[in-house]
Amino acid sequence: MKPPKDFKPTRLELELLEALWRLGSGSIREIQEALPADRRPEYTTVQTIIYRLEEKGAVRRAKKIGNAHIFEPLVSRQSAIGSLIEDFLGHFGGSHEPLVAHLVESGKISSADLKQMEKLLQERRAK
Amino acid sequence: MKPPKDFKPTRLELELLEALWRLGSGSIREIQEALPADRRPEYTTVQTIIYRLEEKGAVRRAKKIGNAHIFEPLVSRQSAIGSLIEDFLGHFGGSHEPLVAHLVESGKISSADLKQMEKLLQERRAK
DNA sequence: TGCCATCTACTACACACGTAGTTTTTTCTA
DNA sequence: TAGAAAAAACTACGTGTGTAGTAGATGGCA
Repeated sequence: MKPPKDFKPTRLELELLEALWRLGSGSIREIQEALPADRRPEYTTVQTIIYRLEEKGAVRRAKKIGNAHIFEPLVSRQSAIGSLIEDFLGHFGGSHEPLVAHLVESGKISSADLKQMEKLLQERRAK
Repeated sequence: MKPPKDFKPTRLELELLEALWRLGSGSIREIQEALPADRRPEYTTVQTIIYRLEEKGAVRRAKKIGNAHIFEPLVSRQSAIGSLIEDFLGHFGGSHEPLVAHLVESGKISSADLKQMEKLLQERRAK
């Protein structure tokens, strides 16, 4: 499977990828154990999802240690999360307006956040 | 079915609800025809989804005109979209940081937007 | 008043996802 | 070197979602 440019992980896929991004690379067992204890699926569940991620081109078998395959991500956190956000924005016709409106309305965004964003924006512009 | 406090529509459900919110209320046929022509499902597909929305307590039959049921929404756009956003934020442990970072990084948010948000924030604080 | 259009109610089905069990292979160790 | 431990590979299955077909009821009009 070829690496998709805009891979959009599902909930569980994202959790496993998060673990894998943290680890850099790892076996099924290592990935499973890197998950937060309160929602850690069975070994074979992790295995199934990793296999599916492989099918989808989001991870690959980097090497083999003992009899265990070591997997590594083929998509970056940046890009995966970006895809998720883009897709989510699609719900609103690609407009970010309802989203930011909600963030402000619900008090999720503070004045300090806005300052920070302004700064990011300046940096970006400077590039 | 009781009206759920945090109803989280799926993609298609959201599209139908958008139509229904625009209409205020309407029959299956009216809802179907209110959809953008380029992705307008068959009559019975719309019907199925509306029935499911009814099951979920998101719409109800308001009255009957001729032999057609007239449906009306039981959830507001505000609340439904709010739920979606909250759920989405859950992907990142409830933090909005990756989200706003992406919005800024990808150039989705301009300086003018920030000004606007600042204003919203002031208004909100004033209340 | 009978027929045709329309609508309702019900059924169907494929696919994705979350979840995990079973069987087979491999490797380590006593 | 044989058995145990671990992993791989494969299979399974319930649920939600998108998609739509079909059969039966209803109501307006000729």
